[in-house]
Amino acid sequence: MDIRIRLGRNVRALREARGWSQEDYADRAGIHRTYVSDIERGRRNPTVTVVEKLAAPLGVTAGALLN
Amino acid sequence: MDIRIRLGRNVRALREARGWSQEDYADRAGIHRTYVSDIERGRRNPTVTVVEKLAAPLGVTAGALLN
DNA sequence: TTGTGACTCTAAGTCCGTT
DNA sequence: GAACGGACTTAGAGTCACA
Repeated sequence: MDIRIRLGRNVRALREARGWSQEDYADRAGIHRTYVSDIERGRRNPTVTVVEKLAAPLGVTAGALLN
Repeated sequence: MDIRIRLGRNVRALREARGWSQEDYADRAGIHRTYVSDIERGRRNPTVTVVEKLAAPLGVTAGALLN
């Protein structure tokens, strides 16, 4: 399965588990709201530094988001 | 520590453990030799699809390269 | 065998909005 | 709240000659 789809599913599941909206989460991660939306739907191919930003507020490692 | 540095160290360690040159490895991963060189030294900020390409010939998950 | 600067071209990443 | 679109600037993808 495409790694972008896996990343998106992982991010969405963890975000929703915390009860955050995309905008809440985007602010915490320091990433734009629309970009988070695209990533969750597997439409973007983010860099490793963005994966790290995505992981931080979720309290997981960057690697965990890719598996 | 910078995630790009961690990625580079992980890639280099696993590649050398297999006794491959950068060029051998680059061919197996379907990536240019000089690009591998840059990644191992933390000079690039690759996307998740590149991380997946890097992981495949090493027999590890993409996530494992980031931790 | 690996490192480096320079290069072109494409996509990352942001920001505006509407549905 | 989230999906989606367009337009925009910056940075990554990918390659090369050479050290």
